[in-house]
Amino acid sequence: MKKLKKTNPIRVMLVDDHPAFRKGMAALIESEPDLSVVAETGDGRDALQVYRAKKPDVVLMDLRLPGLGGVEATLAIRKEFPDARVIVLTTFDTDEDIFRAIQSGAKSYLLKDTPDDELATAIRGVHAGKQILSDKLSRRLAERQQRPELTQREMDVLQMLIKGRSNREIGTALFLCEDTVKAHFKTLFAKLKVQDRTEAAISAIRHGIVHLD
Amino acid sequence: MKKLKKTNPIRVMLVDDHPAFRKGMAALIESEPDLSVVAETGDGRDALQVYRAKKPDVVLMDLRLPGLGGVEATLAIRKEFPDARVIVLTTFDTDEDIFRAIQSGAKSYLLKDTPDDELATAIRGVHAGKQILSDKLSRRLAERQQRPELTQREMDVLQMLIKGRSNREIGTALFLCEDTVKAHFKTLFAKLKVQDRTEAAISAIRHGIVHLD
DNA sequence: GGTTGATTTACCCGAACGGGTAAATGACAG
DNA sequence: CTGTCATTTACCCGTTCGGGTAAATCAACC
Repeated sequence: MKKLKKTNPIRVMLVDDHPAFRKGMAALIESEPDLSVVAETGDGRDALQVYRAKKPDVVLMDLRLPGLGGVEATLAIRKEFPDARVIVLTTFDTDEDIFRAIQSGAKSYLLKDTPDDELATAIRGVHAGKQILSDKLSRRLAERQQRPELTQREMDVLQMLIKGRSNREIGTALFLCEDTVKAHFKTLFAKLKVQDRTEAAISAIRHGIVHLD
Repeated sequence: MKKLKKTNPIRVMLVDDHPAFRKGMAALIESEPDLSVVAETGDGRDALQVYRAKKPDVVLMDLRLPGLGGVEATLAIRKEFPDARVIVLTTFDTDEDIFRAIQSGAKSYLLKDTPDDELATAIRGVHAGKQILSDKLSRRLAERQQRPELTQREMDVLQMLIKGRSNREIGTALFLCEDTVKAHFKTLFAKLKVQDRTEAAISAIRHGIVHLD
């Protein structure tokens, strides 16, 4: 691959809401002879149109975007272009973020402080059709997979818990009796392997099951 | 200020562990005729030495750094150079981060997605000796100021709470009887304006009083 | 020397919580 | 049609928690 000079550079698209980051990343990519930036956008809503117009080989996608989140933007692109190769490149790394990104079809998930050479390697690998995940992330994905699925109702009570509501209040809010709420918490505690509601709240926040925003 | 072409550019130093970001930021700064990047480092431990060597007019400092955090690096620089003008430029913005940054002597606190022109304005303003804080941040700082001070013991029990410990367990861990722990929680609940331990935990996390890491 | 505030412990009481057990309903898959 | 699973409600019981009240110690500040 390194023998090819300018024969057929890999055409990269950047989606990140931070201009300075895009500029720096573009410079890094252009410094590789076989990589080239052909498109940029800072808005998730524009990502699909830009993709349509430029048909890049690889997309570098941030997760936190104005308009449309990176996951949604990735889904939109891959719905129309199932072969699209998207690398998620972000600062955050809750289990849930990683999981949703990979679910949405991203081929790789890198943190923004990834060394330049690793990034270039990832771009080349993804372009070649590989799925590039660090050992650490693979491990966490595996953990996340084996994390027991929570039912809708369990998610509901968890959300209310994060708002600091009592069992009674949760019942009122969800049109349930208190006993039902307690029943859901019982299964929830077992699934999360915790003893009480406070641990459950912390565990849920830590694992990105719920968001504080 | 804009009339001066290259007479006396403001000499800027970048401290950020992400090369791509440094590169992009450097390009942005150099695109302003009256601004110039004279130093860069990605490690908080090197920041002071680099500062000593280059004596920049303004430092752009990230908070999350390997080696030494941005706050500590800022403190170190300002201990030796009390007139150092530091702008904290970061992705995160918990109340506690902002507060500690300003306490450490930073003249401004900007998020990395701040528009380019605002950033340039901030650099010029800070160089001129001003303290540049957005309305939003000023408001949050004010809120943080009026937030009741927590005592050491209250911080201790809060830390244990985040670990999911019961009153009894906290007592054992801190060599206190359960009643004492309860007493601390009572004042803690009052100060945080919450009803129970779960709310307290969430509030503490949300306000950055404690960290999950 | 008095006052203020942090820290510690104690007791009581009612409310909330966690665990065990049981059972009915409805949906969906095999 | 039958088994599985989500969802709902119920009751009991012991523990934990939150609130009220009180008080002793100690350090710091005036």
